[in-house]
Amino acid sequence: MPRKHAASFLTKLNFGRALGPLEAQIMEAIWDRGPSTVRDVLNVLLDDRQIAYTTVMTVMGNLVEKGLLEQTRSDRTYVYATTVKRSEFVRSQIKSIMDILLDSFTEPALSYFIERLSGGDSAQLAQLEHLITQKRAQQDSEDKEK
Amino acid sequence: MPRKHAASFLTKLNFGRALGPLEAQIMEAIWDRGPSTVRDVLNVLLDDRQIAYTTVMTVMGNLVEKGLLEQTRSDRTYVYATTVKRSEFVRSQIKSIMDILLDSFTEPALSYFIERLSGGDSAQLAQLEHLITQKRAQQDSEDKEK
DNA sequence: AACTTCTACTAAGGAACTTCGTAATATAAA
DNA sequence: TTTATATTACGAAGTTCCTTAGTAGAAGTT
Repeated sequence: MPRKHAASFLTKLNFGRALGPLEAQIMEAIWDRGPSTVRDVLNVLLDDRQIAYTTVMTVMGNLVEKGLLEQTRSDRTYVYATTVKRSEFVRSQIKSIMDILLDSFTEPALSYFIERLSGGDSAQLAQLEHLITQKRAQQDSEDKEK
Repeated sequence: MPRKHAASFLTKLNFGRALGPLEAQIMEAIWDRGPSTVRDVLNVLLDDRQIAYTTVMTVMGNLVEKGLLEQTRSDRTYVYATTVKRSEFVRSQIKSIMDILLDSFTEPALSYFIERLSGGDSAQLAQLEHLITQKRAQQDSEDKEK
């Protein structure tokens, strides 16, 4: 009897869109510069291409909605600061993706992971080994604490 | 000087949408049943909810466009068959996601991976470590051959 | 008061997916 | 052959998410 896929696991592969390209570019700009005004960000973007002040403002507003930026009034203009560090944001994105992969597609995910690593990149292999050693040491010390 | 993120790596986390929920459900149905007509699939979907024949047909047509299904005329109606096995499809999706993660976010990706594995099952961790050792030995012997 | 800068509001457009109606076509039944 | 039924083709509309930007108003500058 064929398995029933009531809620289709495959849809899990649709991770809620992380950031649109413009949103990402703006976040990067603010992670680089630190707290910035719309004008600051606009100037960064204008290095690359034509874009309107209001476009940048709208997107920055959306990013506030999404909780990725926060506004504070300084003098008479708003300054936008990121609410999470870039590394934290990246990590949380990776976590949500990896969790889906490893929870819903354990076997193929692990299997491809190994295959990738064996593929040739010995630097990654070394990095992974290092991380495992680290992890194991950490676990051991946790065990002793009990 | 802050690093320049010309094309923003973060946008890489937007994997081209795999399949919409309805598309996924339909693919699952055909993977389960084998080659099916629109009516066959419709009947499967109707177990869960109300949906029009033409809706299913449109989506199946789109899936043909995308190369995931192929039509063949049988008797006087079209039969739709999947062009890839479910496992192959899943694998290719996982591959594209993992590749992006491991190429653009190597450190946090590996690091979270380990963290996940060590979370519960330390046997998996040991197994992975073993695989790495093995792989390294294999690579070394390949190097010597040069 | 005129000018500049910034913000709020609004809106429109594209892309991807879902939804389905209508009309045409073909087949089977009467 | 006419009628009923099933299938397909075509097209269009609605949703959501993202991008784009204009216009108007508020607030300080000159």
